[in-house]
Amino acid sequence: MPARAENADDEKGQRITGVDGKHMQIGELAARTELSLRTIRHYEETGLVVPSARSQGGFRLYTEADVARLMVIRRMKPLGFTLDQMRDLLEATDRLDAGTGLDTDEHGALLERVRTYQQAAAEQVEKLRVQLARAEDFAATLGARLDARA
Amino acid sequence: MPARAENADDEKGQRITGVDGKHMQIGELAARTELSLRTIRHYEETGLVVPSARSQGGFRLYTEADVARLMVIRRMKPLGFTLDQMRDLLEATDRLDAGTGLDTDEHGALLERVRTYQQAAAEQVEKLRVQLARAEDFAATLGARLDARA
DNA sequence: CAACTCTACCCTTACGTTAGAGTAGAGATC
DNA sequence: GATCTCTACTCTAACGTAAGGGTAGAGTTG
Repeated sequence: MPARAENADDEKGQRITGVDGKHMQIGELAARTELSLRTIRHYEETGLVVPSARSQGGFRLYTEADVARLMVIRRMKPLGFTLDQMRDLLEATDRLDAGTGLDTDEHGALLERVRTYQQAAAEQVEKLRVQLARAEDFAATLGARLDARA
Repeated sequence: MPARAENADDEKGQRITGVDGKHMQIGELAARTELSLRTIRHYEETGLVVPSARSQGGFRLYTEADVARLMVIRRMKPLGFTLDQMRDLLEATDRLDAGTGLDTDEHGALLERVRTYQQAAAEQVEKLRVQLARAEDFAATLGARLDARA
């Protein structure tokens, strides 16, 4: 499960391109978020994180905001949402945060949408607790059986 | 995510076949383990849990031991092992438990194999802890942002 | 030129989801 | 009591999905 299989860098010469101080290429984004290039591109395919620009040559260019967004997604992942759901939720919170010019109806609908996800998240946290408990139990059992044989 | 989509029973007439008091069919096994029929059959495809018998008509017949084995697998699942790895591990522990007639070499090899899995399990437990923490964090953040808007 | 990135495409895991056909067992009929 | 039939249950086979992994061949950037 290598996080960066494509760019075969191993402590060797890295470019460390600041590019232009405002944008970074996919490699740097991957390094910062600890996600693979493939994952980042896949997120784009599903519309989850679209690069804020492209170079003339077609390279994806990202900003700090993109880094932040990916970090949010990373925290969401364990909750078991699908990428589509995450996109949906992020869109909702984005628009709530922007907050400019949305009538009361829409505002309410957005809030409701987020609330639903929040509840699902809470449930999923419970499931994770159960899983962790099971896993600990299993690991302990396995360890005990090994010790029993010295 | 219905656990039993195939047999369209909903509080209605269930067969409750004891069959012969020793074996049960796949439906009962699924109910007891809370796994889907598809999952159980899939486990068989990968050689993880093979029914101890078949009826003349070809129905899978399981024993209590099979129930136990599936429960073990259920506890293993959160550890993120592949089905192949689980088969491997189960095979190793089974042979250690049987314990009859295996030379010292093989015994040692088996122990080593199990130890490796045990270590992987411990690592995975740590990852689960991290994930749980992240998930909790995210859920809390989401909740806070909702509260902020009353 | 070296390091990096691009698109396109096939591979993988762990099942879900039909589809179509056969089976188990219990009651109804002869 | 043998056959019929009905329903609940099960079978195999095969395609579909999500979330990426990995590769190839070509182009880009510093």
